[in-house]
Order: sequence, then C-alpha cells, then structure tokens
Amino acid sequence: MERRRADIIAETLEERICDGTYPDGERLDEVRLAESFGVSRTPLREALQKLALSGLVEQLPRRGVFVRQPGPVELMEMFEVMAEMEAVCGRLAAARITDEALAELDAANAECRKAVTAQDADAYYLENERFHHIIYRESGNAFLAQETGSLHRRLKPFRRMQLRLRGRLPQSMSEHEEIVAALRAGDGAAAADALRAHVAVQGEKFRFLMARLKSAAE
Amino acid sequence: MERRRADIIAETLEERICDGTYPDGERLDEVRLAESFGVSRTPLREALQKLALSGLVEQLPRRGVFVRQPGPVELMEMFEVMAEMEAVCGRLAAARITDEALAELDAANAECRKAVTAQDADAYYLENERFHHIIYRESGNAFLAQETGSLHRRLKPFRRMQLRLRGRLPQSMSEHEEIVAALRAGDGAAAADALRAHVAVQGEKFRFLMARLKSAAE
DNA sequence: CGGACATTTTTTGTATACAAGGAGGTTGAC
DNA sequence: GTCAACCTCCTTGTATACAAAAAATGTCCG
Repeated sequence: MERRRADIIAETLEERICDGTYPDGERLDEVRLAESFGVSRTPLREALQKLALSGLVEQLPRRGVFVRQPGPVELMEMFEVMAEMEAVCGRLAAARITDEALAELDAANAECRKAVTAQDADAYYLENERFHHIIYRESGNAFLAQETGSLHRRLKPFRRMQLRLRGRLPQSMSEHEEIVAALRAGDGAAAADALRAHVAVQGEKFRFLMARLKSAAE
Repeated sequence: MERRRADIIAETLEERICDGTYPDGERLDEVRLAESFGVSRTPLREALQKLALSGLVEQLPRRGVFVRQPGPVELMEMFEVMAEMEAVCGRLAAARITDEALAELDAANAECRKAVTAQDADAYYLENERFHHIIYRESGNAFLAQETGSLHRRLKPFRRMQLRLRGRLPQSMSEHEEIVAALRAGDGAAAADALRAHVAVQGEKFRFLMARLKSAAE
C-alpha cells in the first residue's frame, strides 16, 4: 500500500503531539509546518484535518488548529472507557478464543516476565501491547478490535508512563496471568473483571502521577 | 460556529451514502461531484477524506474513493459493540443519573407511547433517539457519551429500519420502561442487561430483515 | 486471433495563486 | 487616558494550474 505524503505528515505530527513536542494549546501554523516538511499547504492541511477528526487537535474555523491535549478529567474518562472496552473484548474472547491464541498470550507473557526481571519498562510495554492486541483480536469482533485498538493507541503514552512506577511491573504481570487463566477457563465474567481492573488501575496510577507532577510544579 | 463548505458537503454526502443514493462500491468522482456542488476539488477532497476516516468510504491511494457499505457481518459486529456500549452507559448512569434526567426519560417515553398508539415509526424513532442520548449523557462520562453517540449515528438507518417490523414498537416501548425502572432503582447491572438486550434485539431484527430482503431478491 | 507493450487519456496528488475573514495596531474622539 | 472605529496585515479557505501515476486504448508481433 503506497502512502500519501499527507498520511506520513499526519503520523509524524501525531507522534510529536503525543510525545509533548507541541504543548497543549499551541497553534500549528500551516505555512511554517509546510515549509519544515518541504511540502505545500495542501497535504499539510489534509494531515491537520485528519488529526482534528481523531481528536488530537481542535480546528476553529478561520482561526487555525490548536493542539488539544486531553485534560485530567478527559483522560480519566478515556481510561474508564478503555477499561470497559477491554472488559468486553475479554468477555467475548473467553467464549471464542482459540488454543493457538492462548499459546500466543503465554508467549507474550513469557517475554513480559523477562522484561520484568530485566526491569525494562519499554520492553515490557512492547510485549504488553502485543498481549492486549491478541485479546482484542480474539474477541471475534473485528469492529470491536478496531475501535479498541484505536483507543489503545491514543492512550499509549499515558499507559506507558505509569509502568515506571515502582512495583507496577510485577503487579501488572500477575494481572496478566490472572487474565489468561480466566480466558483459558472460558470464564467470560472473570476475564472481563480482570481486564477492567487491569486497565482501571492504570488510570489510577496515572492520576497519581499527574497529581505528583502538578504538586511538584508548585 | 461558522462552517466550511467542506463540512457541509461531507454531511450531504454522508446522508446520501446512508440513504443508499450511492450504492456500495460506487466510485465517487471528485470532479463530477465538485461540479454538482458548484465548488472546486479542494473542499470536496477534504469532505471525502472526512468520510474515509469515519469509515463510510474507502480511499485507495491513486485510485479513488469508493463507498463502502458495511456488510451483514460488519453490521452485526457494530450492533454487538453498540449493545455493549449502551450497557456500559446504563451501568454508569444508574449510579450517576439525576432526578431531572429521570423525568426527561419519562417525558421521552411518554412521547414514544403516543407514537406507538399512532403507529408512527418515524416519530417513535425521534423520541427513541432522545431517550438513548439522555442515557449516554447521564453516564457522567463525556467521552463515552461522545463515542456512543457517534456509533449510534452510524447505525441510525439500520436501527430505524427494524422499527417497522410488526409488533416491534410496543416491544421496544416496554423495554424502555424496564430500562428506566432499573435506572430509577439505581440497579446498574439490571440497567446494563436491559440496554444490552434492547440493542441486541435490534441487531437480531435487522438481520432478519436482511435475510428476508436477500431471499426476496433471489 | 490473442497477448503484450507503448501511447494516450483520465484521474489523483501536489503546488501555487487568489479571496475572504479575523487579529492587532493605530488613530481619533470623548 | 481610555475606548472605539478603521485600517492593515496575516491566516485560513477556495480555486486553479501542474505533475505523476494508473487506467484505457490502440498497435504490433507472435
């Protein structure tokens, strides 16, 4: 699949917004960005509109586009929805998952365990992501998997951050094992609860981090 | 809020796709459409990209955009997700709903009842929509309400269709009352179950309609 | 007569040019 | 001195022009 420049630009800008290169409220100037990318305004505008639709920037007509980092409230809301969607994925997957997928989950968890002993949060996140995406897929509902993955992607930087909290890695690890156990047992309710809690606690941890950052700034 | 032509065009095209003016697989010609709207290709392309991101059309690079009606499988998947999301809204709303909102739900249901006796499926759908959106809002999670509303919008034509089935109106009506009762009682699990079933049955009815349409075509 | 290659034509993607609306500054009046 | 109106400049939205890629057509060879 060949790609347009506009798509590549959108991806780059998305990364920059997520990693904080552009702070909240910053106006993204079409001409300056176009110059910096070495393209005209046309593909750049397309990229900005794409970002606007995915909610990363706000587009005020005749005013410009502004990066719109989700505030603490919105982030908590998003984590709540994420938890519920993963729970649904888990409940459906418990009834539909294949043995092969269970083996994949075990494999991902094994890699996770390695990362835990190595205290490598980045490596952990990578395998953790694989773990979750397998569950999305095994929900047997491609649309659900798509939507859940999309939200996962949007929360990625925030999910990632809380993994650096002391003791979070082993805790997350044991939650993973509980999830797999429920899936293997075909217990939809248990899988849903385990996944909901697993994601919800991420929201909690993240909120804690936010609060600490804020107080540190004062 | 002033609006761009591109947005108006996107809305118009969205309607046309939903109501079947453009059949599945049809290529949307940029120049022809631009002429018909009396604009240049620029705003029209922006509109098409917007539609592509919301999933109503598929955009093959260097090939063009094609309307992509969801197939039966995808529709069932979407209904399944819709049911789950409404269930979540209901569960949260049961704990967070205000007395005013409960009164609003009663009012919407009263209008629904009128529509049932009048056998007016269109009027019913209108109030039905209000009913559901109140629950989305009362979930107390603006992000969830947004996402749920967005999916509702996408399924609108299909949700609407099944209301014309014989006996569906009174059945839907009684489901509504069960939902309100659960919400009033603050019973989150009951509200979730009632809403999930209410939406899931819509998917079932719709599938039935699809099957009948298909067999009639043979 | 069929298939493959070259050419033409159509269509998308990008660049540039133009128009229109808003932000900010300046000037004038009170 | 302050507020308001006007004017200017800048930015966005739209139109047109150009380039590149894919589809269509025709031609040549087997």
